[in-house]
Amino acid sequence: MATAAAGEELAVTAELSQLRHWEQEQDTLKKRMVERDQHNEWTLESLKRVGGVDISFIKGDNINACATLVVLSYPDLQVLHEESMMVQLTAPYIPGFLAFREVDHLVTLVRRLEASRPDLMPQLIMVDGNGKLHYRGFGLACHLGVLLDLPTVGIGKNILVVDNLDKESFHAKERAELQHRGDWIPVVGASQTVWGAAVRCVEAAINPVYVSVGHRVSLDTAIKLALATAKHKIPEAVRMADQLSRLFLRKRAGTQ
DNA sequence: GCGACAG
DNA sequence: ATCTTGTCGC
Repeated sequence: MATAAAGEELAVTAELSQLRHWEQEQDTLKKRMVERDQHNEWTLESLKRVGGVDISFIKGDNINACATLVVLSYPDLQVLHEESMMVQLTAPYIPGFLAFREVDHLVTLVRRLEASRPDLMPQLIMVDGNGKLHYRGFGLACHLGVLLDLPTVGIGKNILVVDNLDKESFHAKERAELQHRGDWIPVVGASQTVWGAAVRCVEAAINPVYVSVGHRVSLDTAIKLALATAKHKIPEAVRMADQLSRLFLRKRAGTQ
């Protein structure tokens, strides 16, 4: 009993020190994050390839998953390439620390593509998950962008409450102001910091998507990219990555 | 103690 | 994240 309690206490202490370590890692990498259009050889007029990444899971299995990178042509949004692989997720999902669960696998996918088909490398990657819209201003999209030193944009399906944002009044503001495709409102917290934007990408979807800066793009460019690549509620690169990773799991289930 | 909680 | 097809409407 006493030893079990002591073991429990040790485990809790270890978890807390892990989280502190991860926070330090985020703060360190954040210094390399660039929140504006910089060193990009493309503009919205000359952009050719947009990447999208996502990881899908097997029901009831929190470890085995499929990570997918898809490359779409721009502006016609055709699938140029798919890179999918089964991965094992070791770190648990902890809000605010999603990157430590997923980012290494996403980096691997991009490195693989870079090695096999450098001609198909995306000029920008859209991530299923937030960028700056994060408790410490450094979500998965920022993390991936900094590690790769590639432009990234974060796309969230749910608002993450940061900086004492009032969720209810924000949703009320969305309903009032996001009347049509292309409408957007900034996500501004109590400190007046702009963390991202709620963007209505298509007429058919009443609910917006939460766009935030990842790395080497401005919020303005990130919003324009989301709008320019959305055929549905979710911008196509992220939507395709999600769809193809799920398809990969279904095919695999049918085989094995 | 209560609420919040990307994927 | 995941459980899930068709259906109603523009």
